[in-house]
Amino acid sequence: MNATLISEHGLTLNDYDVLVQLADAPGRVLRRVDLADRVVLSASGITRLLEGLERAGYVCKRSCDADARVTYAMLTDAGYAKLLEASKTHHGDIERLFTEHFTAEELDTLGALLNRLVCPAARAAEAAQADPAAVA
Amino acid sequence: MNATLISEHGLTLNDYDVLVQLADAPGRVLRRVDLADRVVLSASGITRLLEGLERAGYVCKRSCDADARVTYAMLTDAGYAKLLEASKTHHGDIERLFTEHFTAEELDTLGALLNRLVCPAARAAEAAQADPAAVA
DNA sequence: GATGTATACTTGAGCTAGCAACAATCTAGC
DNA sequence: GCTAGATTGTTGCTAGCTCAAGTATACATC
Repeated sequence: MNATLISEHGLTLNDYDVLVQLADAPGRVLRRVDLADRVVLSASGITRLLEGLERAGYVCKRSCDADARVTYAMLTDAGYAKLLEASKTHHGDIERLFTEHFTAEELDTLGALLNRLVCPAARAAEAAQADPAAVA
Repeated sequence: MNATLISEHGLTLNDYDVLVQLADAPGRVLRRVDLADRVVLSASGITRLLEGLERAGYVCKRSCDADARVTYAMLTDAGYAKLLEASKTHHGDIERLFTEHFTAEELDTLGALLNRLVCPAARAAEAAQADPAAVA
């Protein structure tokens, strides 16, 4: 997938992920720390990744009035357009990979199980969904 | 896990994986290409990874009489000992991660589903196991 | 047996990431 | 207000990986 994104859109999977996170964020703006957290990258990793996206014009910096330490990363219109363009390819890739190997039901199971590794609270949520009455 | 292995044994996860592959191989010997294939690394990646393991004395080179192009990577006794030592830590890590989040039954499900992504033939094998009579 | 192609491996260059160290700023407690 | 410690972000250094190119060898075909 990384290779596809690079060859067809000049974006790494991490670049793409950053664009997605920004597009989903209110005002298309996130603090660099939070962004690093969401794409599972170190602080320096984000600095350098954003360097590239800023050079390409997909993201720009915004300072924070309330806290002079923080710099926001903001998705530009060009960045949003790029994301839309790249997402077509990428969603196709994902769809193909998964529908090729799993039924819809299996995908649900797989999603629920794997989600626990990412978010420990997921297990309780699953249980609640399966049997709402069991939640105290 | 990578961090744990590095700090406690001075091995990366890839180093560890290479030792495991060699330990499992007949005669504890594998061609470099096959090794690269199994640990999902490029040819040059294996060359450089093995460089380190050879320097540490965990692996050594063996030439091939039948084909002068190939070089075998062979696990040394020191390498095997190192693997045993590191595996205790690593198995503990894995056990903890998974038993913490999944029941035995869930682990079976998860294993079967994920295996399909690695090995497309796995689906048929699953079906055969579930209903041996269905296999023509 | 000469030539062309495929395979095995190494080397050089470049990229991405992390860690450690650093500067700037904020916050809490006195 | 001042100090100590926490937080945010950048920069230098290094490790690990890939790609592209190069060498050596094997195999197939004429």
